Amino acid sequence: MARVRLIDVAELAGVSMKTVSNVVHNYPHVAPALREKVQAAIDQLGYRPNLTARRLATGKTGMIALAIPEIDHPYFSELSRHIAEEATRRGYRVIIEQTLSDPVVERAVLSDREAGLVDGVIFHPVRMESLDIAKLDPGTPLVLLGEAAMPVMTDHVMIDNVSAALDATRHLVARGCRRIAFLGVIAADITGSTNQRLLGYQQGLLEAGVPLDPELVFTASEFTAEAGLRSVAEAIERGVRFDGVVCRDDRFAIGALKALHDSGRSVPADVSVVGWDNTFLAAYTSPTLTSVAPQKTAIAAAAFDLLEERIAGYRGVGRHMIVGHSLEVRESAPLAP
Amino acid sequence: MARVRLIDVAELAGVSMKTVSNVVHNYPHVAPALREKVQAAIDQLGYRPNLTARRLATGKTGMIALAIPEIDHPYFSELSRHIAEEATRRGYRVIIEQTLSDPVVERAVLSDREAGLVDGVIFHPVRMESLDIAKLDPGTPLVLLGEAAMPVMTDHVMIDNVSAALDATRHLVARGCRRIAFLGVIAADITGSTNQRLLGYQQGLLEAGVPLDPELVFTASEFTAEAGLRSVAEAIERGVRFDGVVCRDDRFAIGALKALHDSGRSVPADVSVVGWDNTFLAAYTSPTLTSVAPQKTAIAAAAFDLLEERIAGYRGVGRHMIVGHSLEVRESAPLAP
DNA sequence: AAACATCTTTCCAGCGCTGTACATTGACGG
DNA sequence: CCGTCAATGTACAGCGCTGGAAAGATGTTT
Repeated sequence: MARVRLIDVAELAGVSMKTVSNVVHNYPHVAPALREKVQAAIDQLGYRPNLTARRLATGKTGMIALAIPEIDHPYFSELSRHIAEEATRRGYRVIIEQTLSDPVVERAVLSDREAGLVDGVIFHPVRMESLDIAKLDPGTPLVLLGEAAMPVMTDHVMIDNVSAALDATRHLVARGCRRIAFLGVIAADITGSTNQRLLGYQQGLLEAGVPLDPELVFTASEFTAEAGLRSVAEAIERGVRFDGVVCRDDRFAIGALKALHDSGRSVPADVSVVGWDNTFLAAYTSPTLTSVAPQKTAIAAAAFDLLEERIAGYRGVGRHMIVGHSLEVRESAPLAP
Repeated sequence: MARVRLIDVAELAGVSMKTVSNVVHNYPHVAPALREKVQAAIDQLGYRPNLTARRLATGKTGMIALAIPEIDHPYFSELSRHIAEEATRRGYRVIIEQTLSDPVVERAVLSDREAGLVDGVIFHPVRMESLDIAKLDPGTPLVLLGEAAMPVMTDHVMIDNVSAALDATRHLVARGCRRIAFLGVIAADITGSTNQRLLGYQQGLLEAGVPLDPELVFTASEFTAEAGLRSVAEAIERGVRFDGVVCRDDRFAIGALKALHDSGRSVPADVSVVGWDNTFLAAYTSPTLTSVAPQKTAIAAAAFDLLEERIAGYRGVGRHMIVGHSLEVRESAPLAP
């Protein structure tokens, strides 16, 4: 069980360590005969390079950290998958840090007491603000996701939330909806994302000549389907009339569907519903859910593009990449007839 | 931006590297005055220990790998969360490996060409069999999850699938169901888990004196809600009568709910449905889903218990831990009146 | 055949940190 | 006042690997 080292292989093959290293790395200028002999020694001993030592010597870890609020939130688990696959494609391993949206943990992600663990960090902040991030930025290559924070010097990937919310609203308007609600403002804590989506929603209404009605902005107590359900149920109870809902995310939309169903309203006949994130949930609700679909694959690819440039040494000002989105139309708000 | 090293701190503080190291590690026997001086130097320079170097020196990585089929499958994303939290609690970081149920990738997880990356591996195999695993076991501490494989020498954590399936079936029997179907056999590929669940289902029927009817074992083409939907829809079309379904997992159950809804059947009035895994989906279907609930927290804790013993040097025969489960009763199969 | 170019292989100094062995100091009992 | 012991601090040899310089081997050109 004693670990086999490079030098053991070298001795068995009767060559220098470096030659063995060259074989392991497929360095081109190794004579075929030698290469074979060395390979035989490697196989015979079952040699595996020690990654830690390699890292210390090269200064590269081949790992990146992905810091997200919750690994089991459908949007983030799907995003993680894309990031993981892109990482594999590019030869990185991923270590996952769950922040639980806790500002303390988020801060720890950046100001971590250790270094040399990863080559870079992809971070989807929720609570930290631009200033915080700018202050703590430890110099490790960093790419931010989402809309919560976008410090000037840091790279950043997001979709155009305003225009996506506008698309969603237009879609409902085109279906003939005139009393369109927005579900997802969290009392006393409007995040950047929500704000932008709300903006797009309002633009959509203006554009359609529909007056804004504050009563139609439904606030929820927290980011859960349950809270979305309660919010919509209460609105119904208050007697608020509406024929469409743009939801801040799919979870809220699921809550909304349930509340509407419970109150005997039919979706989409009485009320059309649009979700956000196009998580796989959307395909399995009844009715299935029309949802704003960020291009997750593109987000992953863009994040890595930026990150790898940083890793390669880019030190300039932050680049802000806008990734595409679409509206995935399903039963809860089908195309206008 | 040049990295600050231990020796830089040592020079500034006018002490040896080792003393600085002792301060960093809170080694007790350091005179308070010195400790303060060193700490000041650390703060002044913004020193962060280089983890890679530390690892090379100590031989411990403080990381474990979690190898699962799909990170965005609800069961696995929830499990990952528990593993991640348990890891944090115990001072480990987690690197996630997605096998995509690909036998080649699964094999790579074990026979990985590199070493020294992690202290241990928690692995939920799908395709690899016990023999495979036994052969490839590289000596890295390893704990297996699930029922697919359980080589004699390897530690293993699972729930009692037979008894859980029995519980689910009994629950349906108690509701008065007599034509109970089982959904989730994958054609030409009965996995260990499915097999055990099927067994428990059959035991439940026997116990209730209900004859087994092969027609009631619904096979699906793959592990997706869509496939579950098709399987149930076809059964309905064929004229198969049934008043209960035990599903191999929540995804199939979601498909089943949809198929039943589409065919105009009411759940649970006409057909009762039980899912498996108790993923958060179960709480948001309509009707909500009764589901077998493995104790995921306990699984994570048990896996780490075993793994840490292995890491600490245990070399004995494999321990096989059975973790508890329960039946989370919701609307799709409420308690018998 | 000398001079040079090109390909192979070896040598060895680190990468940054920790464990071990050893040196120093001061306190204290006899 | 010295020897002893415990508490502190230091020196330095690795951990296993890679990069770059330099040496050696082979082939080419004139």
